[in-house]
Amino acid sequence: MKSAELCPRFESGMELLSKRWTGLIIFRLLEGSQRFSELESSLPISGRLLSERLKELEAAGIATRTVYPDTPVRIEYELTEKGHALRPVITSIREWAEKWITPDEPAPTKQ
Amino acid sequence: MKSAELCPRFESGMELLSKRWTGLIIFRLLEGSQRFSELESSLPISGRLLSERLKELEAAGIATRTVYPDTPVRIEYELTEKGHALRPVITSIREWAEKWITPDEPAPTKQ
DNA sequence: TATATGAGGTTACGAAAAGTAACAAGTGTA
DNA sequence: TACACTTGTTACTTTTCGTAACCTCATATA
Repeated sequence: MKSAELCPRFESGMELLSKRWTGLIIFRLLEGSQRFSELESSLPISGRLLSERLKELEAAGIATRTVYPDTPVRIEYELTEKGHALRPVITSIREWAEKWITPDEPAPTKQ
Repeated sequence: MKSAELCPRFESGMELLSKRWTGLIIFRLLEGSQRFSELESSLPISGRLLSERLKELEAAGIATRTVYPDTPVRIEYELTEKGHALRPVITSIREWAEKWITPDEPAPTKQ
């Protein structure tokens, strides 16, 4: 397994987006800020992984975490400018999927 | 973990693209048909996974596998129309990465 | 005949990541 | 005190990944 160079930035970006769930979380956050529980209930992802992914997105500068000391505490996740810049990516995936994925297509990668 | 509906086609497409290496393989194939060994040596992926991913791409109708009975045998992988339709996706990821990933950024998801 | 070489994989197995469920911290309410 | 609500975390099982060794088929060489 060699590490030949394509564009290292592209590779880095692709690695980010190609982690499971990351794309769907960003899709949700593009609709506006979301609470932890909103994301958890609107995506087929467990709390453990959601927590992990949100930390990664924060670390990558794509999302922010804001604590509102209501009762009970309310925490909102929101995209940064870098995160919002991913809208064209998500849009192009959605357009491709709408054209090329048939509605009854079986899950693509299970065998 | 509930499976709430966003667009099931988007979800399906995202699942495909968010498998590790799939994006980079498609990136390579967008440059033209490639042999197994070319892909293997130009990407940091092992033969085992490359074989697995190529089968998945074939099953999803994104790539084709053609055998040329030279000696030794030569096998070329090539994108289908559905595969070529992913060019805007790859392009938008590359554009985002070029603008927002700093060259010295550490690998995004390792902790 | 025996063996070597090259392409394109497959198998076996340990390591890492994902999935599941139960539990914990902080705060306020009955 | 007991309970509830949100946002996580811990412990444990299952699936996927990474590495290296091996296999198949066809020709080439000793």
